[in-house]
Amino acid sequence: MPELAEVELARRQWAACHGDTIIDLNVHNKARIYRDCPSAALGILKGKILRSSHAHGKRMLFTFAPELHLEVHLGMSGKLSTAPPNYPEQKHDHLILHTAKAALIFNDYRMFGRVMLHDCANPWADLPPQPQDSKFSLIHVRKLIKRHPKKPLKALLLDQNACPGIGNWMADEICWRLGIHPGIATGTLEAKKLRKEIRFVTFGSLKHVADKNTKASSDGFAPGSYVANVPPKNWLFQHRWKKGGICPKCKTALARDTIASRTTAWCPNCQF
DNA sequence: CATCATGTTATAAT
DNA sequence: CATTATAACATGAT
Repeated sequence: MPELAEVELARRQWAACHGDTIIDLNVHNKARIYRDCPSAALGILKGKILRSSHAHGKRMLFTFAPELHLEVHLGMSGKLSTAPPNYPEQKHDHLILHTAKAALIFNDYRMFGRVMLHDCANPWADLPPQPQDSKFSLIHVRKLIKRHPKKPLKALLLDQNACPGIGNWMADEICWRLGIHPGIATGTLEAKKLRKEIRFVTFGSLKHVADKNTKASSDGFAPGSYVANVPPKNWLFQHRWKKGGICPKCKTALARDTIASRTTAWCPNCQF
């Protein structure tokens, strides 16, 4: 379920243990999440300190040394959480890092997620700019439009090389705010408007979903207790999956169809 | 039992 | 070569 704001939230779960030593780890070595990385290699993390972490699009990077990083992608159903040290392993927990004060858990029942180890200084040196970065400039968006003229708008928004971190619900939200049908060819778009709404939804999603969401701890266990919020009622998000969902702007019944091979919701009155 | 799920990628087709 | 389209991946909820 993760798009950029949910990924940022997931990163913070584990980030609560920055500065702590990994004293042990559980690795479910046959799980598909290790397809890009021999699971035995993760043993190198034992005794290392989790120094810092970063997110880029839907990826997370947990740094243990200048040239040792664990990259995590949540796929469709991956989740990061923390629990007390005596946490009993649950079904579909594929990786658990133990510190003295917490267990850091990666659970993923569909196993579209993945982990990788990097032994270089900057494994993310060549990633494209994220919508929230200053490098996501008008010139950059013009280039994207020029490079993908025939691609449907929805497919461009879902392309992680073009719009890292945007997923199905954010893409629908952006099309809706643009007042443009998600199947329209990218080549017909105005770069300035497109960039504006991509950034509005990106910053809004970070603000509404990932801000002010620390769960009060009642049992004395604090690490990583973040809960996801949802965007406000005047966002399409609140209506797009509901049966009989309506456009929050004009109250027209929403349309739904498969576009760019994903289920897509839009307002037939506001978007064309 | 059939359908669908907030994702990516290898491979095919233009 | 560059861009675009689609099937496949694995499990659970409805």
